[in-house]
Amino acid sequence: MSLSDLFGGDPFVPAQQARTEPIQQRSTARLSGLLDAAAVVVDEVGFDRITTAMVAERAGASIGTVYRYYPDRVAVLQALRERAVLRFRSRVAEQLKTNAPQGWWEAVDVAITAFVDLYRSEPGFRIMHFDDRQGVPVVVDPDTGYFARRVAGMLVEEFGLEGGDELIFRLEVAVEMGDSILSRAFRSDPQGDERFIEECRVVTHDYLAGYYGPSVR
Amino acid sequence: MSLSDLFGGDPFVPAQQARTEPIQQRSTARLSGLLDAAAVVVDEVGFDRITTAMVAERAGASIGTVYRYYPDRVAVLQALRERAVLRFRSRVAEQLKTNAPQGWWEAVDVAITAFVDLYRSEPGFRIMHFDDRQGVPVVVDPDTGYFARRVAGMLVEEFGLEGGDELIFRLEVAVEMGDSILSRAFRSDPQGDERFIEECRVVTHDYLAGYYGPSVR
DNA sequence: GCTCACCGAGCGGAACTCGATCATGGAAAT
DNA sequence: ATTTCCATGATCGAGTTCCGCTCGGTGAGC
Repeated sequence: MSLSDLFGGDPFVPAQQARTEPIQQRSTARLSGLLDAAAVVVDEVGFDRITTAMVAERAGASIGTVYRYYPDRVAVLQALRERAVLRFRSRVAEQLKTNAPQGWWEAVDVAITAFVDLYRSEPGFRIMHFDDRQGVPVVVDPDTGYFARRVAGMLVEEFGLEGGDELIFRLEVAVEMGDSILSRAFRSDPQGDERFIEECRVVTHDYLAGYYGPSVR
Repeated sequence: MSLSDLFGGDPFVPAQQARTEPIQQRSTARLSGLLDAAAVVVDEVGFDRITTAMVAERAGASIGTVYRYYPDRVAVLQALRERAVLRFRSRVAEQLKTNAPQGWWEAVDVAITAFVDLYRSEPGFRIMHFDDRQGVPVVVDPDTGYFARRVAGMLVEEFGLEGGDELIFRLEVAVEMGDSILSRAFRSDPQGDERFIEECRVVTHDYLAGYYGPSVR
């Protein structure tokens, strides 16, 4: 579901994550080490070819350790994706804090830029497009709630956009579009095809501007 | 790569398809039977959980038979996707022939409708979104060529749109967007959320109209 | 009757388990 | 305050199970 987790309609689920929560210090290090390893391996061999043994070896751990924290192979990938999502979110939040955007578009643009940057720099970031194939029963996280709702709230508060379900819907669509175009940009170019990236900005802007702001183009 | 095969930048590859071409009649039936079975199983358990044994059993065949025709598990999925793509194409071609569209938009609209219809009626049609995870070396099919090119040619010929790389690029982006929004429509609704489907039409139309035609809305 | 089609036991490897072993850090003893 | 101690967290890796895939033998088509 990729970016949808961030702004989209599906709730963000912290997931069953690990089998056992880490207690001692070294184990939290292990956990992130495992994900680091998984990220690198994903870049090397892809989602399908990745094996738990590879992850374990790359992390300097044994197979058993992997399974101590994750119930199965897919769970590792889900956790990796979750971490990527989290990192993206905090990157955006951070950017929004430092360069306070002057309008809703600058805020959206910041998100696009953050996504592109992470895609380029973060190993295994393309895990963002790891689609949850099996219909994992989705449970709403009452704390986080729909991220789209939060973003909508932010836009309403900060920039005086009209809120409501309509705005949330538009955001969902915009995210879906932006995600797909960016995805296309990186499909055959590790650095991301600038043409598509630019088009992503244009399309996203025009789509949202068409309803909620002046068409600047 | 989903719809991109149809209009997108990546060439359509007939693939190595089957190991052995069917000679006798019963074997062609077997082949399609295997794909039918795979389609159903995909709907039931998803891409990841599907096993060759499931496909064989569902098709009333033995494991060996599966491997007689397909080199591995992924090849079965690829073949299934290929068949879906083919069916989509012929459905569109057929529709274009019967209700001759009056303008470029009607032609595009036909494609969207065909996609939605197949998504609803054809088991396993969501295989269209089976992303080729491992970087399978893509070989250009000289006969088929880029489908985007062909569509572009069609639009140029039939409706007098200006061609060139620009048009192909626009089409790629449009397909990417449309695909993602339709995908969203069916994510949690087997019948497809009408709101997203309608928005797909609007967005696709506006995007293409913004460059190549009057904005009718 | 020659080839095509099919079968399914069997092989290899990857996913995953589990009991043995080591490390940690807080509490008790000094 | 320091040391000892030990309950429990953490790790390991051989072993089990399951699944992808092979291959030699049997049956069906033309």
